[in-house]
Amino acid sequence: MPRLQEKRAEETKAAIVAAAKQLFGEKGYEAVTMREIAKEAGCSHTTIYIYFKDKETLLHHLSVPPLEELRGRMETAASEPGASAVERMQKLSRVFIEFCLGNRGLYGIFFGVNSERVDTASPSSEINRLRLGLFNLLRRTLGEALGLPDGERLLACSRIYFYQIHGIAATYSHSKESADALMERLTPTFDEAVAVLMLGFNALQSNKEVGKQ
Amino acid sequence: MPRLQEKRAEETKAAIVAAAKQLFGEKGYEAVTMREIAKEAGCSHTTIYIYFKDKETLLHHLSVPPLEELRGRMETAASEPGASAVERMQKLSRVFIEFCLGNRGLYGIFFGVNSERVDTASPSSEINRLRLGLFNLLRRTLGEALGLPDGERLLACSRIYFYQIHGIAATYSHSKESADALMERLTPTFDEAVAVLMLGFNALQSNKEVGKQ
Amino acid sequence: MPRLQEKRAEETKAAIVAAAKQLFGEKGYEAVTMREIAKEAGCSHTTIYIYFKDKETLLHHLSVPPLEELRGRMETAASEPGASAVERMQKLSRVFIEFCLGNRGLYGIFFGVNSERVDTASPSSEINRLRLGLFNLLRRTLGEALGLPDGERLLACSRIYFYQIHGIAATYSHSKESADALMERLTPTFDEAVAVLMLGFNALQSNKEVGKQ
Amino acid sequence: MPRLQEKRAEETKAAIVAAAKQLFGEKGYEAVTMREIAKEAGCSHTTIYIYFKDKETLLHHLSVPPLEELRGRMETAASEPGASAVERMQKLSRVFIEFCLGNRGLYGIFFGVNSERVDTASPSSEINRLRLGLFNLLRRTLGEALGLPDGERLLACSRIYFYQIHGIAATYSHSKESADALMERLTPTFDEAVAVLMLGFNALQSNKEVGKQ
DNA sequence: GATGAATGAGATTTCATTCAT
DNA sequence: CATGAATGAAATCTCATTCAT
Repeated sequence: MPRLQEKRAEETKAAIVAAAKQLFGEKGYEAVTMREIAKEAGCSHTTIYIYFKDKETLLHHLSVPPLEELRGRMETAASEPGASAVERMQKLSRVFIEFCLGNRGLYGIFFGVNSERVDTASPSSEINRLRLGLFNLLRRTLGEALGLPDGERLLACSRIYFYQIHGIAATYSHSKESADALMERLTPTFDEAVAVLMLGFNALQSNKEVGKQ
Repeated sequence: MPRLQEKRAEETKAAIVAAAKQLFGEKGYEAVTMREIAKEAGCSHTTIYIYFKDKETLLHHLSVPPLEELRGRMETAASEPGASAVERMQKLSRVFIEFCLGNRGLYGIFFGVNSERVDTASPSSEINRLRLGLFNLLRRTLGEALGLPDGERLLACSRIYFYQIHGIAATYSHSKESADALMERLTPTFDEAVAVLMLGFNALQSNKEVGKQ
Repeated sequence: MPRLQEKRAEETKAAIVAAAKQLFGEKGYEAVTMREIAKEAGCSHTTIYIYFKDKETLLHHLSVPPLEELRGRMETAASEPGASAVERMQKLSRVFIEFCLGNRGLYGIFFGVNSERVDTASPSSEINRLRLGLFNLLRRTLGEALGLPDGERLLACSRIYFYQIHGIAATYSHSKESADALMERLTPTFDEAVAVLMLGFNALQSNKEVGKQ
Repeated sequence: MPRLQEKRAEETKAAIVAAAKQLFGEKGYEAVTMREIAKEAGCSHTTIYIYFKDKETLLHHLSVPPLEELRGRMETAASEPGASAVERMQKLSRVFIEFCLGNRGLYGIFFGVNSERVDTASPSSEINRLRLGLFNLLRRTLGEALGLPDGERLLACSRIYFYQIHGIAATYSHSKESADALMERLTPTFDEAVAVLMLGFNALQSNKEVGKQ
């Protein structure tokens, strides 16, 4: 019955991942040492190397599941039935923001705000693939919401939209308030931000069409 | 003649600050070593400790002048005569963004995107005062541009506006492209972002007024 | 049926020895890890410790059979019928050199070129006995070839002869070329080296005899 | 007066080099740690990194002066006036052997008996240049001694000659006896080895010439 | 005022080896 | 018999910082 050992191993690995996630999130990738992670995970620092080739690999293994979960939740939000375009975008944004605030420091790593070393070492790894996937989902959804076809126009709008939610996340990513507290306090503002953008996009559209005539 | 020495000292200090500013900006706070700064400044690394207690203190002394310069430039942009509301906001934003992209690594430190260590050490120091000043300037200018009085309404709009420009800065703050290249390539998008927001703010306003009637 | 287990055990042990031999030979003692050996042997690294107290013990158990095989081959070469004295010595040398080049890293260990740690641990163990045996075989053969009785004279000649072949082995023991390639390329030189020595020994002999007269 | 500091620095550097030379010689490159060297040199291990980029650089800086000294001594021996060909070669060999025995472990590193890592990392560094220079000196001297022109013939003889002295060095390179003791005890044998080779080379030459006729 | 010398603390990573199953 | 899990010791190297001049 090797099951018992297997279970122990998975527990240890999970403990390491959990510890690393928490610490990276709290203090940032570079500021956390392998020994700290090990102590938090309740094992020797060498044990980490059984499960992860090195610190960076640990970070990557750590990043993928949350990002995939985020994508799942964003897809759900994007395809919510019986919701207006604005509502869908608001839901999508809330999901994204909540995720970022719930993962704080990690967020900075995921979205390249931090740590050039990480980006340098894995220019086109799975994380980048996931990032791109999120952006595309966002663009697609926005295109539907605005009735815009793929193209430069939509790309520009998507960027602007992304700046907005990225800015929100960045703004609070180092706040001491909990994700929940922040969401409770600021969700109206976030929703309004989305509403403003959508109104602005539409208005711009109308202006241009008027200009054409 | 202590004047001569004083002058030399002042020069050395300035050289250190300049070197540190450049290097922190280029590579980020953690990635720069005291020896690098000293080499760039043309002095011994021990000399730095004559003027600054430690690396962190150096960083803080370093942050204030650029932020004050930024405020100056933003004030100029905000009070540009013969410019429409949107144009003024666009100019303001360009100034802010260009500053952030021109100072990269530093930007992250100024605006708390990075390195909680720094924040921890100076919870509400002069930097925070400056940050707040910038935000107020922005709010005032936006209030004038939108014809809105101080209050919750304007605060919310200001936040949304800040998210946007902060998001822009954050998005490109780790790009390999130079500030100039980025500005050249993306200024239209940035301007459009501002335009969209202004249109959105106004549209929202109209909606609400309509609702009131 | 403990036989079956015994056999399996024997096989595992043999696999370990074979793997260690190959890897030590290829990369040198220090550069090989227990895990590498285990992987090559197709077992867990802990299994090695069932059969061998530690890495060093493994090395020692490993050294004996090849050395005995070498002695066998050298004895065969030494007693080859219908060969001239020089030819016998050349064959003997080729056998020795080929063995050394075919075992590279191991050779250094066998003949104390490397790693005093090993020597320290077993100052006059079985390996030394074997080494001495080889040298005696060599001396005996050389004595016959030169028509010299045991004694200082023969001892000196044997040493000189040993230096030569040891020098050959040492020279190429870290070359990147394969044993086969080296043998093919350099056998003429090696043979000539032996021929030169034999000529020299004989000439020296003649000189001395002339001197005596 | 920075002279005092400068002197201290050179003393420290010299102490490091001396300690490293001794320890590398005694235990081999890989087996010696930077901390050991530092302790022996009477400084902190970080101090070493002030003077040498890394362990390998330390080794190289360490290797060059002895090798150059060796070349000098060999050149002197090679051009000794009023000495027969054999005597010159014997002197040359004694110089080489004495150097090797006096530098033991280091010898293995210089002549590639040890540590593939070292060779790999600096395939054509200054050390290799020096090695080649020694071999050429040896070949030239041997050519003069044998009256042989440059060419395959001389190259083969040089190789054989090199094997011999390399073999001598290798044989005793891990002996516990001091260089002096070994030289005293074995110089006659070493000289005889050279004499035998020279006799052999000449005899071979005669044989071939006879064969040609 | 300024500097070169020197250091201690600490980071990542590797490896031989033991323990529980 | 055999193994996966886990560890302690140790190695190289970096860096901010202090001390003596």
